[in-house]
Amino acid sequence: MDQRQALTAFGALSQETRLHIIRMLVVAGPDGMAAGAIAERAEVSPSNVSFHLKELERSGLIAQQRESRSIIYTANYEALGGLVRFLMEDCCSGHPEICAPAAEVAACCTPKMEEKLQ
Amino acid sequence: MDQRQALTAFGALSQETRLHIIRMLVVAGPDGMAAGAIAERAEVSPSNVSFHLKELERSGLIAQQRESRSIIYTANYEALGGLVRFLMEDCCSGHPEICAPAAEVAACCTPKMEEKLQ
DNA sequence: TCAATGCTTCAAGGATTGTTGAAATATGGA
DNA sequence: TCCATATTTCAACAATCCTTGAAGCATTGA
Repeated sequence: MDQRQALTAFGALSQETRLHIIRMLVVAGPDGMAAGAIAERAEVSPSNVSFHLKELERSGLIAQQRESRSIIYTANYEALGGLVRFLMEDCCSGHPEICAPAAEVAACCTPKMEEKLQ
Repeated sequence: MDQRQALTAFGALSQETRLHIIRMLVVAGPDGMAAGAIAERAEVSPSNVSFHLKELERSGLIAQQRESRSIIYTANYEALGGLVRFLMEDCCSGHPEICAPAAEVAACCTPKMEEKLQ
């Protein structure tokens, strides 16, 4: 993840509807969600959700694939991980004060680390 | 860090000049930098840097304090750490695929963790 | 082939954000 | 007090972003 990607990714996440969509897609996992289902759950119009989905796709944070009549969107975990990494490493220069809280979260959700930290 | 703060923080980081400023202030550390020095290093006009500094302050990512004729800006490490945490925990639901790369970075910059991971 | 479904694209307008240079404010020193 | 320095504020304008509804495209089933 280079700076240009990070800038557009931050821009993508700076909008309420889009942040909501990302959260839903992360939770939905690899199966993703159809555009219509996203619109319904986010309570926005089809054309509006389409606008935001395009923006999120342009930023690389999500991907789409057609499945019959539906278009399924999925979160790009790699890109999200890359953004976290950019924020910690490139933007924040790996400062311990900034990264320490991240370490706690990481420990809680990556099984191997949790073991080592016991 | 709640969602509202995170949204404005992402917005603050989605602009090239502001991202540049944050990086400089993180590196500068607790001493911070005067507005004029920031403008010079970022190669933007005083009034433009002032506009962006105000935006960054509004987002809580930096703080200001007057020092004689200068106004010194410093990075708010706590807010930056909070943002990393928000991105991993709230936005990404602590998904291991997303948080794993963050764990590596965290391990490199927090001495205690590095020990445990050897 | 026709109609229905699911979604996107487009154009228009409003809202927000970014840039610029001039004017205003605050501080410190002669 | 007067001037220089450091920075902000303001107004105007340009650029970008968001929302809306109508029209268009792709896919499926009758």
